[in-house]
Amino acid sequence: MLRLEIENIIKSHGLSVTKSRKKVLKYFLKLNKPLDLKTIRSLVNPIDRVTLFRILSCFEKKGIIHSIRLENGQHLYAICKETCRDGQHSHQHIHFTCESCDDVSCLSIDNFPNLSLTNYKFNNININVSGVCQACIF
Amino acid sequence: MLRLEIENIIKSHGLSVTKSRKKVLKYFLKLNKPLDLKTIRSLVNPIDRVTLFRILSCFEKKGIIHSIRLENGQHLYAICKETCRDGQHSHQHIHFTCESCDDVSCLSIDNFPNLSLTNYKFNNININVSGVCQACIF
DNA sequence: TTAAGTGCAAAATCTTTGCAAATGT
DNA sequence: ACATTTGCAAAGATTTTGCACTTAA
Repeated sequence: MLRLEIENIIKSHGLSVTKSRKKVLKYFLKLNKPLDLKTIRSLVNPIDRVTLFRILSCFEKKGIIHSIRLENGQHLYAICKETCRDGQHSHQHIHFTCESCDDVSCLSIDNFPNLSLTNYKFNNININVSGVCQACIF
Repeated sequence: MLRLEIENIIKSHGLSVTKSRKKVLKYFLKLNKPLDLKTIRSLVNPIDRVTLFRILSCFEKKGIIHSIRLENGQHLYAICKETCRDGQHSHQHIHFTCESCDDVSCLSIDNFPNLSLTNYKFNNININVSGVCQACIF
């Protein structure tokens, strides 16, 4: 029941359920991988560019999706798996870019590091890794 | 001998030494912290905006500086401490944003993680942390 | 001298704002 | 019915491109 799940996610984050929002969220759930604006646009066509910006920034603020900013300037969005509180994201996964196929994915790793430094308080840790993915390694 | 160090860095990365490049690099060495475009522009005034873009992207490609892209969209540049090969950056430090004073810095940490995942090859690990810095923690 | 770097104008993108019309509750 | 969301037009901001002029080696 994808439809119900979609509506539930939107509602449970305190947002009203609209056609556009459902459409956008549907693709995040369906594809379950980080998407850039161009890709999202082509999928949800013909939602207005500005509306899409607003939906994404609203989803992000509410903790439904999170932004991924890669060192090369790419800006992607991915669905939050953990329960991200309103405006406060916390992910125990890394963002991985394959240097061979350029695919970007959110990966769970067992040994997610617990960093620390004297006299500093670390709240949020965001890790971007590049390398070679499963599919390309052979 | 800052002047000599500057020229040496530029030369040793295979670039010709120009007034503008020296000026830009000078501030990176002097301030020794991540700088955004606006700050750099105001420091190196009156270097043309486009020229500055080209200098920065050239420095980055050659491994003199690296880009820091924060989750909030901020784009900063910082000098590379380690020897970054041409086009291939590798840093054993984290990028830290203080949630209280908004300062961004490159921090060395002892326990820099050695991540791995079966069937993946991890080449480059980039870590952005937000929290409270030394100065604001008290 | 000549290959590389700079400045300017202008294009291409990306992101935000204001407001009237449409939609959700 | 009322508050929220959407689409459109237009402004701002950021980044890139082309080309003539200048500078470093």
